[in-house]
Amino acid sequence: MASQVRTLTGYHHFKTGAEGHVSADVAARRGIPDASVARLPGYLQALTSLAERGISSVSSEELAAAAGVSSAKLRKDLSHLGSYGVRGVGYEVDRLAYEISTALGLTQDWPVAIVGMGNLGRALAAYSGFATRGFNVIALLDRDDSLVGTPVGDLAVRRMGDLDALVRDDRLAIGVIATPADSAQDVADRLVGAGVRSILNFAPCVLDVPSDVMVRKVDMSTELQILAFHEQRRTGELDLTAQSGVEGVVAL
Amino acid sequence: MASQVRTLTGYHHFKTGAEGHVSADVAARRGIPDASVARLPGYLQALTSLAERGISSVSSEELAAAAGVSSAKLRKDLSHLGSYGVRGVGYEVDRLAYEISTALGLTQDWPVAIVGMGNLGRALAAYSGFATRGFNVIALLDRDDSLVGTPVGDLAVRRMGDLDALVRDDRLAIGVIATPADSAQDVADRLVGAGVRSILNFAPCVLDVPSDVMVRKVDMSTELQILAFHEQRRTGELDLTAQSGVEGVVAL
DNA sequence: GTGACTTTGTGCATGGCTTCACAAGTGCGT
DNA sequence: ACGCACTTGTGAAGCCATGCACAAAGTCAC
Repeated sequence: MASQVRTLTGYHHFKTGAEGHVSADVAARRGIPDASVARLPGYLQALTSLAERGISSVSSEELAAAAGVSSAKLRKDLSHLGSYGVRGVGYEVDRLAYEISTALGLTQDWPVAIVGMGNLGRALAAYSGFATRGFNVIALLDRDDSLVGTPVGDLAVRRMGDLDALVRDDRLAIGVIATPADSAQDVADRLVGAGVRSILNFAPCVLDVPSDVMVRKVDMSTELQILAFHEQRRTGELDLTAQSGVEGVVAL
Repeated sequence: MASQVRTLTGYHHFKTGAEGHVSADVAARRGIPDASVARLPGYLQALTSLAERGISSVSSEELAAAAGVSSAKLRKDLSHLGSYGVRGVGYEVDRLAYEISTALGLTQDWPVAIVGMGNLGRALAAYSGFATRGFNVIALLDRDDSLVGTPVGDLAVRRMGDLDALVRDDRLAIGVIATPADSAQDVADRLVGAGVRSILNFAPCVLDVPSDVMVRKVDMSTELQILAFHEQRRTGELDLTAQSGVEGVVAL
């Protein structure tokens, strides 16, 4: 397993770094393309689903089908993590799931805080899929002090001022913004000020943050609009072909 | 502009179709890259925000900043819609918003049904951002017949069997799946069977649908995992440099 | 042990998206 | 009327990602 690059030159601390206990993946992990990283969670989901069904081994073809990608893409993505498959056989489900989890940093539980206890915030707080693996909602916050103390699930709403303590004492690293758009920037500023550098933004607006802070946006309106585009293009084309059918005859 | 393939062979109803009165945009619209389409909603949001602040004209630089993209990208994206800017001046906010709305097919209101009235489904049903523009939630459905009739917002929960009628009578075109993962595929099958060809999937699973059905997936776990990757890479790098420094000394 | 078969990992070609850089076009001051 | 300052729209170049095709590497049957 760990018998790969056991060079005893003593000068390998550059690229490979400390491979003794950090394993060589860290070096490899540096260069995973964003597009691949974005697909890894999907593979992990598929693998978990397979494991639940008692399947212990998959080929790239099968796993790719389960994750909704091409097998070539899957193999190339996995090759960035290392060489965890067996030629002629496939991948061991548990092993691969573990490796992807490690690559994604899910071996530890990340503390998450949700800000904004409106409809969406409460739904997110109650969402079990959140706590699946790797994440732990440790705090629910709201700007409105009249909500403070209200129990939501098994947590009580806390005030925004608690952010600093959460980052300091509980190693809070990820903030979820579930507020209306007009207070999202303010919340983001407070998160960043407290030291949070990863933000998941559900508010339909662009956040202005320092370059070392990562923001990912989830917006149902955007998604619906993209669907609308294709839906409209489809019906537009139907009209078009109907018309051009006639025109085609005329043209002849 | 539209003088490209004016072959008079009479067989041009394939690609160019009828360009006479459907306006050249339709022809142009066919070729908007997916990446551009995915950004158009963001531009529209930024424009709406600007309009609310009473701003009537923007440069590509300003709008790009508001939407969080580069100005070159913005201009190239907009160029796919047509030429709606004025050189030396910029874009008229209202006009550009209208053109993007048209391109996205938001001049009409798309009927939407939400399936699954758990925490998430109820939150989505209540989410005002849904109804902003272009979309109209016309039905809430749940597989569980004991929920049928329950009022959620200003709609009552209906049964899955109503799907056919919704597609037939109300031109339902877009379905939102807010069920747990294990019933999502079943719901998708029923949506497709009823004639829905655009699906927004909030369940953490891959849906198997015919190729002419478009599915977009929204998954908070996935997004969190991507954030975790970068968060871990960040701290991992810090550890690594610290360690390799020490090991360097030891190795020597 | 050998050969047939299966599947991974990857170099290479291809296509699409992004960035650059600039000509073309517009308004404004003089 | 003319030049200057500014901004759009777009060819061209570069870059990243995807798909292809196959050598490498393993299993299995005998």
